[in-house]
Amino acid sequence: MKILVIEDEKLLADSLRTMLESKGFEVETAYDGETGAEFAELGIYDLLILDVMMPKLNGYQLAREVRAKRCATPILMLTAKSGLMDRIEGLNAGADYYLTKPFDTRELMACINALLRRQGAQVDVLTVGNTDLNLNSSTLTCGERSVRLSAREFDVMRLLMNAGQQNLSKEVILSRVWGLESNAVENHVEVYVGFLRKKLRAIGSNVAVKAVRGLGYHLEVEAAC
Amino acid sequence: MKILVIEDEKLLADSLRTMLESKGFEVETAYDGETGAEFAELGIYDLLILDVMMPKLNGYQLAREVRAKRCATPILMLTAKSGLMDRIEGLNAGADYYLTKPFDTRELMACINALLRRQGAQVDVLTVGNTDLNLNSSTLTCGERSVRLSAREFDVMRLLMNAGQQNLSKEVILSRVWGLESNAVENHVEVYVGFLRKKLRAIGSNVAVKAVRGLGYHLEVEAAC
DNA sequence: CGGTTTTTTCAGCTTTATTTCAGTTTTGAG
DNA sequence: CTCAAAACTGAAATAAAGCTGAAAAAACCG
Repeated sequence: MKILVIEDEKLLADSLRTMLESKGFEVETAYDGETGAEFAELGIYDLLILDVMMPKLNGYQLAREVRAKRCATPILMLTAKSGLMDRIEGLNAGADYYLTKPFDTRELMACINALLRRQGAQVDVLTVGNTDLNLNSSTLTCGERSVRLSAREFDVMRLLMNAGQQNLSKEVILSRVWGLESNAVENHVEVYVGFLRKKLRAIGSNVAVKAVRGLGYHLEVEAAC
Repeated sequence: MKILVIEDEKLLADSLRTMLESKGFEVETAYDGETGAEFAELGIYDLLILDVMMPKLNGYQLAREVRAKRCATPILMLTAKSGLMDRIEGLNAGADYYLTKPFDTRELMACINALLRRQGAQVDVLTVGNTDLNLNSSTLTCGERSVRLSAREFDVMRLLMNAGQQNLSKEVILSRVWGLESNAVENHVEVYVGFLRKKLRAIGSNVAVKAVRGLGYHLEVEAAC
């Protein structure tokens, strides 16, 4: 689970980082709004934690910008402002939760869990069409027939199943499966999509990985004949 | 959008109902926890609004039970208890948001919108006349008929739809779609306007791309005959 | 170590999008 | 009304995106 913390008070940002890392999250930090927005818009994080008062771009603006870019990452706004109108402003700007500083660590963790839970964190079977992906055994099942997925195949498939109708660009898939640092190229995604299609076919699934030229991939359930 | 309100104070429940209905939601109410759980587990609601203090089954228990039944409907907890531990308990029980009574109507609406926004694979669309442009799938839709746009077609169409009645010169379109650096020429715009017109016609849209000699293009909705 | 599976690489192929171009039509100033 | 500029169009050429099979490289595992 990747979390991006956008907070200009370095002290708080770093203590947040430490705390979250101790809970097993992967954390990145940005110390001003503009940088934060840039990272956030990559769409590779599972959660954004966002201060409202920041230099360059404040939290409200940042949330709006991120949402305008069609990035749906959950946003937890974290701020000293506690007025009613601030909360409303925050939520309307696209935040998913509003927490007032100073906050209690346990409450923060509860919020984070609530937000991630909604992301579909601890489900163990994903279903699309007539096909199940078992998250524990990395197995794709359709009726009686099953097939195991390799680690990469599994990552790509899970991403696609979670995305619903939304298109995932090869870039996004690359960054989320292979990581930003990796030198993987877009053909990797194409090859793995090929692998998945073959396996889906093999078990007689009615789910197809659809390519949309220039936009990316999404799953489609084929109509019965 | 269907909302289930579970609240034992009839007065509050009914005023909530009225308020939500006035905003266009379909609302059902349950006046105790057990009944509420029964309804909630149907999984047919887009949102549960839940009081904590209730006879038979309190809000925390209810939330846990609903979640245990693998029902993922978003839960907004609404309650007079405002202590830190109450909030944590609520979130950990499976709530998605915690709002303290008395609450402001605008804040409640902001929360509801935030929760539904996340829930709804509600796609973003631009609408002009009888025609929608789906920003996720780059699809132009008019009634039943749909057609996919290529990347460039989409860029041009979005630009036009955002511009309203304002004319966009070919130069402006070129620079915003093809970029300043590119060596695209004005005929490109003409060709793409041609593509768009053909597709608009194909789906029976009442939107036309109007050329204004020397000034550029804008959209116009044709009057019904 | 040797065999097996997974991942990466690559080149050629297919499909679709974009660009180019030449010729036609429309428009409005003079 | 005339004519040149502006706008439109269909077809062909080119470029880009996506697919695939085979093979090399790497990781895994007894």
